[in-house]
Parts: sequence; structure tokens; C-alpha cells
Amino acid sequence: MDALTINEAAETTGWSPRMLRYVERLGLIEPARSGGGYRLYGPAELQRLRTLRELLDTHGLGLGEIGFALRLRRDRTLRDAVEAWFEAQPARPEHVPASDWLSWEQDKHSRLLAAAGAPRT
Amino acid sequence: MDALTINEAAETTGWSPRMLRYVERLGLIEPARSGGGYRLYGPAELQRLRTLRELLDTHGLGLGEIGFALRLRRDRTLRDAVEAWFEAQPARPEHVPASDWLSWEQDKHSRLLAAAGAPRT
DNA sequence: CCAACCTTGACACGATCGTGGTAAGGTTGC
DNA sequence: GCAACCTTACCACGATCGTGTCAAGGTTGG
Repeated sequence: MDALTINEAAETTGWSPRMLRYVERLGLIEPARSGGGYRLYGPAELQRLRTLRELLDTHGLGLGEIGFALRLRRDRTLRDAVEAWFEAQPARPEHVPASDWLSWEQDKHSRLLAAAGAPRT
Repeated sequence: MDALTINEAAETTGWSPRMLRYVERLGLIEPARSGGGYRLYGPAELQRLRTLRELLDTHGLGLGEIGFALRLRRDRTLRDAVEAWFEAQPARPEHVPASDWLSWEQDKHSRLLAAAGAPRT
């Protein structure tokens, strides 16, 4: 079998064994397990570990941020909620009188909330 | 003028003035400025501050995570790099039901297009 | 013109993150 | 069977985050 144990994987990827477990706990890279529970890193996981390091280095990211990106991908509700909050940032119509502006803003907000809660509307 | 100063905005939104400055430094909500440099919070900003708090509370997020989501939206290179890393996942994510996986896969392209610059619906 | 408010910047402090180490015990393979 | 490796769980410790407070100085508006 061409799968490496955690220390071997650490050796060839540059991550520490401790960090490999941490990366796994974040849900980023989950190696297969042997019958007795040993982690088994195959070529795919090793490659992914190397590209992960490159991703972090070239963009100055932390593991937590990639973990959050993963959450965003997996949790549609979360993604839609965050998306909706950012969408609610239109160009401000400065020419609209303040009172109308306020009601327009409030109306927009409820529309967004409705959209976030009812995906298929 | 219906714009509030930072302490007034803090009063009505529940954020502290300190936090309003922090939220601004993260690029999340950037109020207009008076000639002398005072922050001026209009109805739109106030509403956004309230929905931001709701977003954080209902999903257990931190400001840093929304800041990172903002980075993802603004920096296309970063977004594409993160996206590419997740795409290059030959291993099967067993904990994600196939239906969910499929649905976000299908949705991904339209979402990307929308984020790319397509105006509001 | 002056009290009340705002600005930026610095110091502080608990909570969490990223990372290491160690202990108690199970697995592997020669 | 046993040495070498792995597992989980815990303690530790510097770095960063979230938040407060204070200081020195500029703005606002009656």
C-alpha cells in the first residue's frame, strides 16, 4: 500500500504531525484510517497538503480562514446569510429625502431577510 | 441633517463606539465623514450595523470572519485560489450528503457570475 | 468662544488560535 | 512478543482578536 503514516506524511510535506491533526480537525484534509485507527495519507492527501501550504503562504492566510471558507462552502444557510448581508450594500441614493430613504432602506432589509430565509422564492 | 455621530450611532445600534471604529477598520461599514473628519452614520449604516450583529449572533461568527469574507469578495485572485484548492479535491467528502454537494456544485457557477459583477436582481 | 463631542494612537487584558510537548494506552509488523 | 509507531487528551505558551480606557489634540454649534 502506498499510504504513509502521520509521521511519514509530516516528513514529506513539511507539516508537523501535530498540525496534520489540526488540519484534519478543521475538516480540511481527512485521511483514511487503518483498521486500528491509524491515519493513512495517500498521494492525493500529500499533494493537497503541499498545495494548502502554498495557498496559505502566497496569500498570507491562516488555517482558520480556510476552515471558514470550508464552512461557507458546506453550509448553504450560512453562505446565503453572509451573501445577503454583503448584497445589502447598494449605492446610496443621496438625492432621496431622508425620510423616504429610511423607509426604502427598511423595505430593502425585509426583502433581503425574506430572500435569505426562503431560497426558492 | 439625519446623520448620527459615532456615540449616537453606538447608542441606537448597541455597538460600542470602539467597536464601530473596529468594524470600520475591517472594511465592513465605512460611514461618511464630515468636513472635520467626524464619522456620520446615516440610516443605511445604522441598519447595516443591526443586521451585522444579527448575522454574527445567529451563526456564531466573529468580525474577523466577515472581514475575511469581504476579502474573498473583493480579491478575485484570492477567491479563485481558495476555490481552486477546494475544487482539487479528488477525495470524497463522505460527511457531505451527495445531494448537498451536487446542489452547491450546480449553484457555484451562477453564484460566481453574480459575484463577478452582475448587478442586483 | 467655549463646553461637549470627535479624532487617532497607545496601553491593557481576557479569550481564542496556532503550535508544541507529554502521558496513558492501543496497533503494527518483524 | 516486543520495539516502534500510532491514538486521544491534556497542559502550556506566545500571538492575535475583541474590547475597554485613557491621553493629546481638533471640530461643532449655540
